[in-house]
Amino acid sequence: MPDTTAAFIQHDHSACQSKALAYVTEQCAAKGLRLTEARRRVLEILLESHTALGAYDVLQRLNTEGYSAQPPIAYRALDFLVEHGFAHKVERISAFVACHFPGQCHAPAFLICRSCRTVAESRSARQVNPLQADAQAMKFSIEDTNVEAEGLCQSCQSEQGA
Amino acid sequence: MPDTTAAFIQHDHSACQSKALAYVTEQCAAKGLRLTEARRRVLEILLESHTALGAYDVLQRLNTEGYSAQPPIAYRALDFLVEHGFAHKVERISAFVACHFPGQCHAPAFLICRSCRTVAESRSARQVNPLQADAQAMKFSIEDTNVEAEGLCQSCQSEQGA
DNA sequence: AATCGATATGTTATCTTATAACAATATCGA
DNA sequence: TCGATATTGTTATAAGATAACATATCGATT
Repeated sequence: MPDTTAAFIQHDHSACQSKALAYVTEQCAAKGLRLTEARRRVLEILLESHTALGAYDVLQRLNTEGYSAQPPIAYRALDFLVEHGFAHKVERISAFVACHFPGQCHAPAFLICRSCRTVAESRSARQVNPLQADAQAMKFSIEDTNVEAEGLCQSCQSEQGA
Repeated sequence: MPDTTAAFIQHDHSACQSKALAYVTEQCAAKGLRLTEARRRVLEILLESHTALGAYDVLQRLNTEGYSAQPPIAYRALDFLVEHGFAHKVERISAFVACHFPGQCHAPAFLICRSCRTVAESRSARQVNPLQADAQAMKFSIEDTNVEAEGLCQSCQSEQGA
């Protein structure tokens, strides 16, 4: 599965984390964006796994770490990360994942397991926007795209699915 | 724009409506599905335009027609329509539109105007699922797909957009 | 170093979207 | 007509998201 993140297979996840965190840190420095405490913590929380987290999941994590926070704290940090392509919102499940192809993401595409909520980002699917042709024909200007497929990952199929 | 619904151009909308309603009626009869009063009314409301409606918009319409209803009434009818492919949920805006290619829809694709909320369903984009290859490679079984692009339609661009 | 504008955070309250739970009713085949 | 199944009615509440405004921080400029 060369064109997809390792979400559904065993891999060295600490490499995923450190690579993404380093990239974001570097990008923020380069572009004059402020990777504040709250934003960095939220990114780190998202990077802990390939599971999509709801805004309130993130919030709860912040709170259990002694960072007493209300919903806007989480949403603002998530909005920042999404706005700059460091994270994505998975619309179908109203949840967020860290971006695993930072810097290359224009139209992310996801495989979402409805059982374990693991989300794999597809590199190949992201290359082509299937709506582009129609959009041009009707002079519709696309600003943002989401391509999402929900189903069962191999491991959850084995367990008969949920 | 041959491969897209007429959502963003002038057209005989009453033909859209009657065609879709006739098709759904026929399909329900053929498959033994019950197109009850509530379900038919909700479909008719969605068919009135190519604008996506939230569940609570639909609910309000039902109520102004003297059909006193609570949220589950609207959600159940919408769920029925979506489940059988007679309507779609537009995830990005948590709203619903009637299907304009009934019977051919496996992976609908939408162009969503963020200003007027008009939604055009693309036929061509629907043919190919860009995630299929990756899904097969990692033995992920896709059950449902959504492809959505948000932006500005031509007419809202002219008005400088919102 | 003090000031100022811009950006980010803290906090309260509220809004929107969606569903759980259970009782009551309608439908359809045996 | 009975009984199983599907649908509706109703109340309550869960889950997701944002408006509004006060406070604090950052970073450039004097």
